[in-house]
Amino acid sequence: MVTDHQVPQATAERLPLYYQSLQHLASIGKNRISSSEFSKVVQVDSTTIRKDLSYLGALGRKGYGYDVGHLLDFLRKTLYQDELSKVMLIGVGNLGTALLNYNFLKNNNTKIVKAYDTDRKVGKKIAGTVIHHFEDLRTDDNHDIAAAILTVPASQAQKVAEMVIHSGVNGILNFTPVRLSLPSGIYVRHVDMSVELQALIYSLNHGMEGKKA
Amino acid sequence: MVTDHQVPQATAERLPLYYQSLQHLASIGKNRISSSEFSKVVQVDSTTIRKDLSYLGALGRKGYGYDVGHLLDFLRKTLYQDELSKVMLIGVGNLGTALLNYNFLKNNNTKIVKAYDTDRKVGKKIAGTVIHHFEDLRTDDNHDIAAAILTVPASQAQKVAEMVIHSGVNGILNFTPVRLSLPSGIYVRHVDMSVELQALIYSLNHGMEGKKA
DNA sequence: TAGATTGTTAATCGATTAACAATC
DNA sequence: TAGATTGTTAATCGATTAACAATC
Repeated sequence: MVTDHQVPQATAERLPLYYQSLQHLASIGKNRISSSEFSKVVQVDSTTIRKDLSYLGALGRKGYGYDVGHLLDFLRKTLYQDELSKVMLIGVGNLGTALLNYNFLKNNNTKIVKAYDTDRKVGKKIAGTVIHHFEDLRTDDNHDIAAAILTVPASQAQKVAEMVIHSGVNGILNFTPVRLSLPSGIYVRHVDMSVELQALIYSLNHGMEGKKA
Repeated sequence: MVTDHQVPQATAERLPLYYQSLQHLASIGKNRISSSEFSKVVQVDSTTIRKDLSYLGALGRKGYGYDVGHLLDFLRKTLYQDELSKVMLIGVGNLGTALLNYNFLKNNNTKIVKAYDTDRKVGKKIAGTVIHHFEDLRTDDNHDIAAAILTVPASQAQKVAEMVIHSGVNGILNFTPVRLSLPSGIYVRHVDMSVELQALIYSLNHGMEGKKA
């Protein structure tokens, strides 16, 4: 599994965006695109796009551009979209419930196969996903699950994250404001909506024009 | 309002994190902290922290560290936390509803004062927020609103974003997968949960160890 | 004073962008 | 062939980090 160590972090983070945008382009019948045309769609400089794709191989044709179908196939494999990725969700509050209902499957070949929470909700189903008890995390084996979405209260975040790792999961999409301290080899991505909103308001007030993804 | 043009983008994006973490530290009675101690909490290199803060002024004391209360006061002003920032939300689906219920006020001095959607939900209240009709965006004056949270279907995103701008709002927190094309001077932040999840899974599969905020 | 820790300078690193030869 | 557009090299830019003098 350990490969592609030459793909820079910044490039790796743009690949899903490219993939989704190409899916859209394919769906509207586009089967050929140049880097400069694609640049307008994804709002990434065309040179950056060409460089990003060149890390993966020579995917285009000089004087022609890129074949949408071919590029899509390639990225699908690169991004493991052929295999279904199983995901679980911890903390079925407002945000957790929304994410359960949110259609992750639409663009990702991803499914939330189980959720965990305490008492009240245990045993229920939300959007087809069974809710297990928190404490089961101590004994459950979740090695088949690629990532956990963490939507618990901040005070629980570190403790629960450790339980998640313990059960065999190596990736966490962390929606809590807490910076998790976890062993290396565990990959964490942090989505903090309060911070996003504050950063946005700060930027507006300080008159930084222009946009930022 | 246009000031601080010397604060780098990367620094500006970390300030909300510092602010929230300091709030937590203050709440547990900490009133003094060194950059290296703070580094452990926020998971940002201590040199980076010192450099970030130095852009704002000489906020620490050599040989002593930083006074938590003082730093918090300073950041509160810098981040405009004294004034309430009004926010609106467009698209009251699963995600939109969750965000309405989500407690943005807890750490941010921010309030979702109105929401927009179509037919069915118009006139109702969710978490105390009245839902207006989409079409009202054409005539409403929203100059008093700092930012709009965009949680509409992808197909509507560009059109609705233009209506939002037209009504007087200059900032958008965009939860749709669409890259918006908007006039300069408008600030957009993009939160794409599918992309986050895909990027996480990609990283796991490609064995990039280590963590990434 | 001795120890701690800032604020800042200089070095490094990584990412973006400009330019262009290669070539379809 | 002439025009278009890639893939890549070299230049630039911005952010991070190491090192340390200043100083509390």
